[in-house]
Order: sequence, then C-alpha cells, then structure tokens
Amino acid sequence: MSTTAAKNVNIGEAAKRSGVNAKLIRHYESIGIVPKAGRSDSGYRTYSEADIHILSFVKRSRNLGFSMKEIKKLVGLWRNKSRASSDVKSLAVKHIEDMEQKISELEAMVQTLRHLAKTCHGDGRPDCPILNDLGN
Amino acid sequence: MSTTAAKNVNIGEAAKRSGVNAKLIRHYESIGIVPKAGRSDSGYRTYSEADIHILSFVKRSRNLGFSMKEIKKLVGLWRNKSRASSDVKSLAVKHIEDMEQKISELEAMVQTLRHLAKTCHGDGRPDCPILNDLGN
DNA sequence: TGTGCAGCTTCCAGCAATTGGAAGGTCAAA
DNA sequence: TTTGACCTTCCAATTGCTGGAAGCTGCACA
Repeated sequence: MSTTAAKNVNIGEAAKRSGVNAKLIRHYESIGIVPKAGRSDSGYRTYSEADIHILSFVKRSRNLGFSMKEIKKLVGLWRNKSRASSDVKSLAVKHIEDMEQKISELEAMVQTLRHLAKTCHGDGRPDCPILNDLGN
Repeated sequence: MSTTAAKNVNIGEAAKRSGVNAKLIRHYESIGIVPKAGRSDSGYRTYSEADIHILSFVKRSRNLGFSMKEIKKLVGLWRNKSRASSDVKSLAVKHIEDMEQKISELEAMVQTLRHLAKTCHGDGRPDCPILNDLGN
C-alpha cells in the first residue's frame, strides 16, 4: 500500500544504481536493448526496480564480453519465463569459444612482438630490428 | 636503365601484392597512414615497389594488433632513417603490455562464463543459472 | 517571486577501422 | 564497337559508445 509503493526514479538515479550511465541507457533504449522507459508528466523517463535490474543485467553481460546482439537475445530469454536453458547455454558456450580464439590470437601476437622487442637494443641508435622485421 | 626501370602498378595489383585490399589502400591514404600515391594521366593511382612495401608493413603491423595511430607512428619511424630505436621499442613494449592486459581480462571472462555454463543443464527446461547469475 | 543550477530532453556528430554501394570514367581484348 | 574488368569519388552503414548544443523542468535558496 504505502511502503511497497512503486518508487520509480529518474534516469540519473537509474544510472547510479545500475552502473550504466544515463547517456548509455538512452542509447540502449534507442536500439531496443532495453524496453522503453515510462515517462513522467513532464516527459522524464522513469525507472522501476525491474527496469534497473535489466540494466544491471546488461551491464554484467557486457562485462562478460557479450556483444549487443547476444545481449539482446539474453535479455529476451531472461524476460521470457518459458525459454529453454539450452538456448542460453549454447550462446554462452559459443561465446566462450570466441573468446578463447581471441586469446590465442593475442598470445601469438605477444609472442612475436616479444621476440622482436628482445632483439632491439632500444637506445638512440637508428637501426631497430623491429622495424626491419615488420617490413618483411 | 631498362630492366631496372620503375614498373609502377595500379591499385589492384598493389592490393594483390601487399595483401591490403584496394578499398582499404584508398582509406589508408585518405587518413594519412600511407603517403599519397602517384597518379597516371587518367587519374589512376600508381604504386612503386617501395609503396607496396609500406602497405605490407602496415598489414603486418595490423596483424600484430597495433592501432592505426601506432602504425602511423611506426611508418613514420620506418621511413625516417635517423629515428632512435628506443622510440620503436617503447612503442612495442607498451603494446605488449596492453595485449597482456587484454588477455587476462578475457581469461577472467572465460573463467566466469565457464563456471556459469557448467551449472546450466542445457536442456528444454526454462530455468537456467546463467541468466539468474547474470541478473545479479 | 525570482534566479540559478542541476538534471532532464532531443538531435547531431564523431571515434576506430573498416566495408559496401552507387554513379561514373578508362582500358584492353574480342 | 561493345563488353567487362578495373579505376575514380562520395556517401552510408557497421559496433558501441561518447560528447556537445540547445532547450526544458524541478527544486532549493534569498
């Protein structure tokens, strides 16, 4: 009745609570990642606890490196009580594979560069094997 | 005199030889990564061996994950005979550090996601711990 | 009651680093 | 001559934001 009444907040507060800044919240709304916020009489966006929860969900998913496209799917699955866990799992597994692929690419790059850097004396002299190698 | 004469080529051939496609070569020129190509009477861009070499250099640097900004610097250093090797080395070392940072972030993400995925049965049932965890 | 400022609104523009397309000129072979 | 491959420029889209400008609203303070 009173204490449990909806205490909707403005975008700034929603930003603070979800960890997603206001600019980005509007952006997410505009590209359909999060549902359209309600509006006050004067046109301000209003956010419920549930809305803020979705924003946090998006934030956390981003932190885990999901693309916006994937997150759009995840948010849909999350809001849909009848979704199958297999959908979620396959998305996650695919994503793990992508990240592992990226990690090994980066490791190969580091390997090569470290080798190049080791052969470069790194003083004031003009000749540097890094550049020579890059040129081949 | 004759056999060593400059045999400049069009952008398509330069693309083939450098591994950088024509569209991208024009783009690199427009943003000043590579020097402006010469032009034939009819306005076609022409590329010498040296030009192609620069393009290959850019390609290889990109493969090693350097940003365009860094590559711009590298190309400058490469074309400048009097540069100091310390400039090159510090650029490379900084880049290695950046990549290593990225690798550990990715590894942390994979770790987390792998954990989440393990706890998800991945069948037709609607409840999935991945989504539950993401929501917190 | 004003006034001042924080906070909200929209829209527009740009960042990296490409990629794609449209509309048109050129070159060489058939 | 005509086809077709190649070249030219310019403009737009992509992904995931971030920033600014111009203009409301809301609220405290004098």
